[in-house]
Amino acid sequence: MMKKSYAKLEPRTQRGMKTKQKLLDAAEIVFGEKGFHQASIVDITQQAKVSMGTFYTYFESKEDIFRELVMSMQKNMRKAIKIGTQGITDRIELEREGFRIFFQFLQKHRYLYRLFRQAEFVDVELHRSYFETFSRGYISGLQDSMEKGEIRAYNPELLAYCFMGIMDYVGMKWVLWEQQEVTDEFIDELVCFIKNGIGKP
Amino acid sequence: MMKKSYAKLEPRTQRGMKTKQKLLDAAEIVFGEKGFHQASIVDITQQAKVSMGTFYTYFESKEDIFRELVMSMQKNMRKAIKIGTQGITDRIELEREGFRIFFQFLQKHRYLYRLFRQAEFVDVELHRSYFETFSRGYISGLQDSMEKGEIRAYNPELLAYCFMGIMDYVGMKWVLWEQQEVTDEFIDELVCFIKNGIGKP
Amino acid sequence: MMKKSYAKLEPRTQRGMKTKQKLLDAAEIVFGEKGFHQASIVDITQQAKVSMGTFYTYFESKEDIFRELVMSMQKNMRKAIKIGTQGITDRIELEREGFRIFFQFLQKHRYLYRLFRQAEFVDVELHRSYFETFSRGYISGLQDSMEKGEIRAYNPELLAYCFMGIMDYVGMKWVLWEQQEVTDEFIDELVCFIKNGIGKP
Amino acid sequence: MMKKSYAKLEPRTQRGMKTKQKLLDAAEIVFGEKGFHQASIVDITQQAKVSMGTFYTYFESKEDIFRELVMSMQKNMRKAIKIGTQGITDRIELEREGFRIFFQFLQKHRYLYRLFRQAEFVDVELHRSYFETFSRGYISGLQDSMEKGEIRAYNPELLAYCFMGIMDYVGMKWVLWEQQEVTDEFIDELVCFIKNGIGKP
DNA sequence: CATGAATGAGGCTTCATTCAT
DNA sequence: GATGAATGAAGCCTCATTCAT
Repeated sequence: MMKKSYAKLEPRTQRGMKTKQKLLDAAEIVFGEKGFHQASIVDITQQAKVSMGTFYTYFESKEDIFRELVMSMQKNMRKAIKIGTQGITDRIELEREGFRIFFQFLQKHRYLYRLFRQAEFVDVELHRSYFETFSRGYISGLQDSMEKGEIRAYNPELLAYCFMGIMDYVGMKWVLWEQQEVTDEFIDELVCFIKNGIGKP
Repeated sequence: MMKKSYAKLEPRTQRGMKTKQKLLDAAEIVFGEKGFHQASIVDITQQAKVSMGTFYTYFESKEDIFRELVMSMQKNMRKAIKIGTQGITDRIELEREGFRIFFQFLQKHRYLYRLFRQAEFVDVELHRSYFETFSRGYISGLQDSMEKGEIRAYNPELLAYCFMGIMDYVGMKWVLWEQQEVTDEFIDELVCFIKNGIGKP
Repeated sequence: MMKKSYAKLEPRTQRGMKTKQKLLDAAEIVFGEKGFHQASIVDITQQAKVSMGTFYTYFESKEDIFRELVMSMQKNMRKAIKIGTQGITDRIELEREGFRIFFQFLQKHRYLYRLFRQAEFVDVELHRSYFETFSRGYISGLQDSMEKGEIRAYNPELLAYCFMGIMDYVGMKWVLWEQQEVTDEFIDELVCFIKNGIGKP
Repeated sequence: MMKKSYAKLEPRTQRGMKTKQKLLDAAEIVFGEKGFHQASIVDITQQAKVSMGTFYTYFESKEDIFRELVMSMQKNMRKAIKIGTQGITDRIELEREGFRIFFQFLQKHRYLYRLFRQAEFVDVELHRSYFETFSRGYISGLQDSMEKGEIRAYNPELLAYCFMGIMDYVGMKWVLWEQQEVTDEFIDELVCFIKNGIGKP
């Protein structure tokens, strides 16, 4: 399926490192704008202002750079959330802050969204593993809170996927489409729903 | 530039109608399994057991059949939900039944999910219009219920997108990935969360 | 190269005759407007308002109808010139009238020009035979006139091809492109050149 | 819709330049022999002994290379005539030399003829512009000669098109079909006709 | 390390022709 | 005679990848 003669190279020089980063940055823009399948390697190398051959010095294939890109963004995002929510003990506040950081991250990396969504059609494993990794932390956090009696008891996995679905759709609608700044009031209302549901008290 | 002489045809005979349907059925499977970009016209015509040329008797392009397919599935799904929830007045029960029908539909049309998600990368307009159409009905329904005081008052648009996100992610996880039958108990728990939230009473 | 299962049919009924003529008329328009290679059988059958299958009742192939069309137009043109110049004995007057009739014919059959020119790229034989037939008569006529001492003596073949080239280019420029009516004065000037040349007396 | 990423390239290296020229040379032969519509890209690349993909490194389409080819031949031909007739002041001699060079050029580029004729069915604009450019120079030259009283006064445009028609048809008949060497005697006779016409003195 | 010309498999699309009704 | 659905060979074009410089 996938031939290769040059092994993927980890850059050994400063210059090489820079070139590789230029390619990754270019890929983020190109894949984000055109989509993985519509984008071509030339699009990326032109955007990065390097020649076609250079691409294959650092990446094995189109799939390869996509994978590396998506994985690094996932890592960054998880890290941002982790750091931003450090020290918050109250579950509700933690969710509130998590949402805020997620939407902020989305605003900064406008293409992240399309990148993640496409992963499903480029590399199923990549897509699944993202959800598994992300949900794992989420689930165990929720479970803790439930055991401590902080929040109502539900199937924590179900809850995690509900929250992720909400983040996804709200992010899509308001950050990606409407390009509105997601205000604190907006997030407050969202958290209010999560906390209280739609049922009358 | 010059008008096409082999225009896309609406079939004029019974036989033609059948052939077109065979192609649509084949496309559902092929697009669902391989994804739009990985699938080729030949994949579809082989699955439908017709020759390649026949495809172009009824469709203008790969995009064309995809669009027709997605639009017809959207219509069917909305219709199924509409019919299934007719006569239900209680909002919570309506949501419960809506979820049930949605998951059922998903189980029957295993590929619907992937089809819808891909629309974003095939035809942005198609994707947007789906969300707009679907959410419009949802929003106005929620607004009614709020005005009647049946449920808590939130931004109905926000609520609609939350619900849609939940349906999407829960469907993805349990119907698509786990391939579990979504039991009534499962839906009850889901609805319980929507009704009461995670906050302690 | 050319398969066939149905032999070309000479229509046996009035209805058949009409259908065949409709196809020929349609072909004149379609080939004339789009050109042989750009035109499709469907273009012709649609223009003729008959079904695709009907075409093959009367013609063996696309080349076949083109050939029949071109040959019949050639015949008509030659006939028109022959009849129109009957009885003219003076060579110069004969040329004058020949030009007039040719341009008139061109005006009536706007597509004839493109049809003839394309013949070269559809069926070399057809093209050659047209020139041979047309020039044969021309040459022998010129030869007669020379022998009678009516006109200067030249290689009659050379003269014939010069005249044909003139007709072709003048027709192209003024009838086809400019769509001007070719006046008698215009033809007179043309004949004057042919008679006297560009040299000062 | 989406800008092409593999844009047609002007070759940046010597090697590239050579390859492009090989393709142009091959196209001259292939288009000349088979005709534009009967020729395929593969025919051209095989003749040029390069791979199919290479074609698209330098040309956008079959039309594109045809256009470039025809335009460059036109330029060369006009240049050859211009250079060859430089310094000739006598109009009749100028025509004589013009004819000679034209037929010589035709003999060298046997396919030029078919190439030019086909232009009409490939790119109408190209065809027209050729005639306009070519005739423009011709017309103004004739006009000058008339004003100087060197030759009889006619509509110079008419005369130019007559001469072009003669060149075309004589070239077709004797260079292309008969493949005879066009002798000086032959041209002398031609020029004699142009000078003196067919009328008796 | 960087370059960009060359490759060719793979996919889309057209349309002349056939044939069952 | 007429119909139009079905066929599939043939051609255009793209672009991921290789490799000589």
